[in-house]
Amino acid sequence: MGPHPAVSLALIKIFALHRASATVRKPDDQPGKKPVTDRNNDPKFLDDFLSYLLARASHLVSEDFSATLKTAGFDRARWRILASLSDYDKVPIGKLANTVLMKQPTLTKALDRMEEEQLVERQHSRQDRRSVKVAITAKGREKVAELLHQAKEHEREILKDYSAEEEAILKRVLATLIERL
Amino acid sequence: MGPHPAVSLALIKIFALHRASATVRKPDDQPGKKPVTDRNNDPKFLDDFLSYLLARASHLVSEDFSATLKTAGFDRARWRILASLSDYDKVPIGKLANTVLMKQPTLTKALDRMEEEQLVERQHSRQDRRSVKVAITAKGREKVAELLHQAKEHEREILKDYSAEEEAILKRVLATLIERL
DNA sequence: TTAATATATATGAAAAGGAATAATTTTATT
DNA sequence: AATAAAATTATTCCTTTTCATATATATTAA
Repeated sequence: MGPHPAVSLALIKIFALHRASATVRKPDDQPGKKPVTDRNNDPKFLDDFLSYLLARASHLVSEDFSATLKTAGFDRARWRILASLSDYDKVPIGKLANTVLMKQPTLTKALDRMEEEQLVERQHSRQDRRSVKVAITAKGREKVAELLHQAKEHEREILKDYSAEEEAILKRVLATLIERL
Repeated sequence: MGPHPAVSLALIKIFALHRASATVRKPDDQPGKKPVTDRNNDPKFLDDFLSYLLARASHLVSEDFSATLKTAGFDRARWRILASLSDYDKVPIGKLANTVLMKQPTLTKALDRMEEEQLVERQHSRQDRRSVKVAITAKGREKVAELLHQAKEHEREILKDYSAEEEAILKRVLATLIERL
C-alpha cells in the first residue's frame, strides 16, 4: 500500500494557500454547485464519473501529442515502450507489459516489430532462462531523445496556466490513486 | 474555452482547509521532495509525466471494473456506449464517437453489433439525411441499469478515503483539463 | 443552376489486439 | 528426488480497430 491519500491531499492545502491571491473567478461561478446538465436539466452520468474523466483527459492529452509522434514516425505503443525503456537498462517483458499498459502477447508482438527496426533488443537472462529482458538500442535511444524533450514541452504547454505547485498537486493525486489500485 | 484553471484550483483551498485536521502523515513523508528514482537514484521520466499518470490511472481504474463488466456480458466499448446513450435521447454517430473516445469507423461497427443485439437502434434524421442518430433501446436500458449503479459503487470504493470535497476537487481539475484540450 | 467543397456515415483490406493455451523453466511440496 | 504448482514468454485463432476511401447529402461559390 502507498501513502494514505490524505498525505497527498495535504499538499493541496499547502500549495493552494500560496496560490489563492492569484485566483481568477468568473462572474457566474458557483464552485461545486453546477453539475453538468442538458437542455432538460438532467444531471449527466459520465460528466461526474471519475473513470470517464480520467479516460477522457488521458485520451485528449495523448491525442494532442500524437501529431508530434507521427512526424517522428512513431505510434503510441512504440513511443510508450521506448520512453519506458529509456528509464531503465533491461526490463523483463512481463514487467514492461505492466508498465506500458499492454497485455503481454500484445507487447511480445510489438517487440517483434521493434526488434526488426532495431529500436530494441531482447536479451536472454542467464539467471532465469524463462525470462527475456528488453533493452533499448543506441538507435532507439537516438530516435526517442528528441521526443522526450518534445513530450515535456507538450506537457508544459498543457499545464502552462498551472503553477508548479498545482502541477505537483495534480500529479501527486494521480500517483496516489495509482498506488492504491 | 472553459473556466480558467485557477477557478477549479481555487476549490483546493476551500476544501483542503476543511480536511486539514484529518490529515495523516507518515514518519518519513517529505511532501513534494522525493521524486521517484531507481537504484542509481536517477529520476524517472514516466513517473513525472502527466500523460502517463493519466493513462495509468485511467487504465487501472477501468481494468478494476472490467471484471464486473464481464460478469454482465459487456466489454468496455459496449459499456461506454450504453452509459453515454443512457444520458441522452438520440445522438449523432459522429458526436457519439467523440464522446466514447472512438474513431468513427470503429463506432459504426460496434453499433452494427449492438444493433443486432438490440441494445441500440439507429434513427435516420429527417432534417439532415446524412445524419444517423443512435438511441438506446428499452432492452439496452434495462441491461445497463444495474451496471450504472455498480459503476458508482466502484467509484465510491476507489474514492472511499477521499472526502466529498476532495473528490470534487479531483473531478473538477480533470474536467478543467478536458475543457482546455 | 452547376460546380466545387464540406460534412456524415459506411465499407474493405490490412494491422493490431485479446483470450486461451502451449512450451519451457523455476519453485514448492511430499 | 519426483511430482506438482507457478512463472515467463511465445503462439494460435479469432475479434476488433485503423487507415484510406467510398457513398450520399448538404452547403457554398461561381
